[in-house]
Amino acid sequence: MIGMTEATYFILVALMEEPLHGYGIIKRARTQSLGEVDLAVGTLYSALDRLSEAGWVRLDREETVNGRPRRYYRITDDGARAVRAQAARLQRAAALVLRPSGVTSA
Amino acid sequence: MIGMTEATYFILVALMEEPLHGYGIIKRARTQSLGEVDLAVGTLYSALDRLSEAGWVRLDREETVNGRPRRYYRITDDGARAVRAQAARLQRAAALVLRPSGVTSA
DNA sequence: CGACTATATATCGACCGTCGAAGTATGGAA
DNA sequence: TTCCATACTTCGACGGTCGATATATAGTCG
Repeated sequence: MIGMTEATYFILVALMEEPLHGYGIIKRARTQSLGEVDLAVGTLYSALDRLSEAGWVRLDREETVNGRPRRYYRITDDGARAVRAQAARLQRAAALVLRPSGVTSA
Repeated sequence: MIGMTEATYFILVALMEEPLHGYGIIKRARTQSLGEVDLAVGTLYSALDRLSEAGWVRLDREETVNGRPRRYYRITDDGARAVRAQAARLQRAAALVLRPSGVTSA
């Protein structure tokens, strides 16, 4: 299986418009998926670590609000490329069912 | 995260045209995904067990070839419904990147 | 005023699904 | 005769998701 997980995909998609902090990513993913994707915090932060290591996301800036850190993440060019490639794969996968073309029963 | 895994999706898609046996599913998934999806045998058979239990797939018939069983699986109505719903989800997910509509930067 | 919810991050163990390998078996090609 | 394709079973390792727990503040509702 090539392709990234659904969680990874929605995290990257959430970051495409602008840099967001962790909780903001969770909310944006929820909205963009029409409520279908509800990222667990554990999933988010471990995914963010993996994505940072992979160079698909990087720390944009760090603010301090109420004495607590708020880390904003930004998608990188590599990340943007990866998410576009994944979107194309998803489209092709969906098309197999929604626009069947190679019908065998000639 | 709602949605099924990619492996599950491609197994169900492979079965949409006609019943297939395990190895046939692997080959069909490979072809339909243009070589991108290469199901591991371990993945396939455990997924088939799960899908049978869920009622999305059922044993169609069992042949004996060269003294070895060859089990053909058939997708059920529930399975077909599930795969159509998943295809719609994949399409929507892909559209977020390929046809962005809710652009914030007015 | 007290309970609850939303905002916000960190961490950890449990669990689920995927992967790859080993085992078993046959037929055909090199 | 060695190797590859076909074909199913099982099992351990690994990767990623989930939910809980901890911590902290501000706002809402009764």
